[in-house]
Amino acid sequence: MATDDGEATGLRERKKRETRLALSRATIRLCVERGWDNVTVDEIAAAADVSARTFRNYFSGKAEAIAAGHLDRAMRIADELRARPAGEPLWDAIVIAVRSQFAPDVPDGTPSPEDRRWREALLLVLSEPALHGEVLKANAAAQEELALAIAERTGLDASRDVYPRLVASVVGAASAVAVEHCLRADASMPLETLLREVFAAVTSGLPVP
Amino acid sequence: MATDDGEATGLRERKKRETRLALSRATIRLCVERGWDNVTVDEIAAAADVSARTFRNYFSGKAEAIAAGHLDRAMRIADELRARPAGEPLWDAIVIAVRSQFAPDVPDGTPSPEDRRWREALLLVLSEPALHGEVLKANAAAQEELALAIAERTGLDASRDVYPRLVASVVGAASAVAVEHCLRADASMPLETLLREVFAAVTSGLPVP
DNA sequence: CAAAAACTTTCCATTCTGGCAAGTTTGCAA
DNA sequence: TTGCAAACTTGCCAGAATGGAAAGTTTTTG
Repeated sequence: MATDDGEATGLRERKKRETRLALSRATIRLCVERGWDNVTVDEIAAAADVSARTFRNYFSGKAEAIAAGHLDRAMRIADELRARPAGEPLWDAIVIAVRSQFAPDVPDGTPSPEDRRWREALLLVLSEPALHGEVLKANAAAQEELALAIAERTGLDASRDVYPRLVASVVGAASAVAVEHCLRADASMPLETLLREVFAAVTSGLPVP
Repeated sequence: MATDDGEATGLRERKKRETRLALSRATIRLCVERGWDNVTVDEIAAAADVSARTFRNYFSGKAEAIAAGHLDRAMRIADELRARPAGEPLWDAIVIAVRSQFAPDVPDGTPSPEDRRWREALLLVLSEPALHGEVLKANAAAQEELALAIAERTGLDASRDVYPRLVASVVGAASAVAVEHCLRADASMPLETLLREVFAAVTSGLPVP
């Protein structure tokens, strides 16, 4: 009776997601405003109206809270790949799955507030080495998931064959390079285009230009 | 008169390197023996006969101390690439550079004690998520260096062109997959062979098998 | 509705972090 | 050789992080 779709299960689940989101956002906002090491866990917890202990029930630290959004996003790439039609060539499906999460098509030129926060968080990461490791860990986790999806699709055994993990890692590496290049450089090129370019290079064996 | 080669500069430098090595080794040994969270910085410092404060002058924490050896090794890949003859094709040079550090040719079947420690440390990392991030950071740092070396060799601008960073990232990703696969699996294949296989796949555009 | 399960909070003992200043060692040149 | 300066180590310490335990709340379930 209650469940309509696979999302909002119950009140409890919804509240947890909200708390998690509130904590993550508060962390990002405060760290952007005051700088990474001028923010304590207690302050973040206070800003989100929970106890400091609750913060630690959700995240292991500031870094994890900041990278949480990125982790979710990266994790969804595997879901997206699983949702692609079975007949579609693997690499086409992969490129579409990555773009769906990292360079979503916007109707008009409006980058959703969600996306703006993502950019904000990534810029914070680039400026703070202490955060780098956390994002790398998020990418690694997402790649693990992606490797499983690739294994399913190709009918390979993820624990025996290297191919799934190899492709997942390379996809993760290439995506990260494109995103970072886009954030660093003077945004001379839309992420959309850069992703296409990077994957074209990878699928053609990275020939020396 | 004193300096014979480019290594041992002075007494001071040598002592620092020794202290650093001693700390790193002590950390690995203790963590292997007692388990990651049954080891404190004070114990490590005591084991290396220095103060706890000195430990922190060298490393930001246990994780960094454990990953230090891996970082050095990965950093040397860029040096090795720079040392390859200029006429050699880029990918040949890269593969050789990687192998020189990750799968060194051993005269007889004797893996140097240095290599045994490397394996030991990596196994520790696989078993402890808290360490994963640190190794990923080490890889990222090494890739940055590798990207510069690739830029030099190809005559590209590392800050403008994506190619150097892209190749460095993919090389890092592929190497990591090979090494991990070798450590996880029942070592069904020597790292040597696995690296060759992985790079062959990458340079041919990762075709679906 | 009441028990059970899940989550939050308070309390607290350890450990981590990093700045500071005093004590040592090493490098260098007069 | 002597003495100074730079570099390194150490003890001290306060603020923050970490994570276990148990009591207090809220949601779920029978």
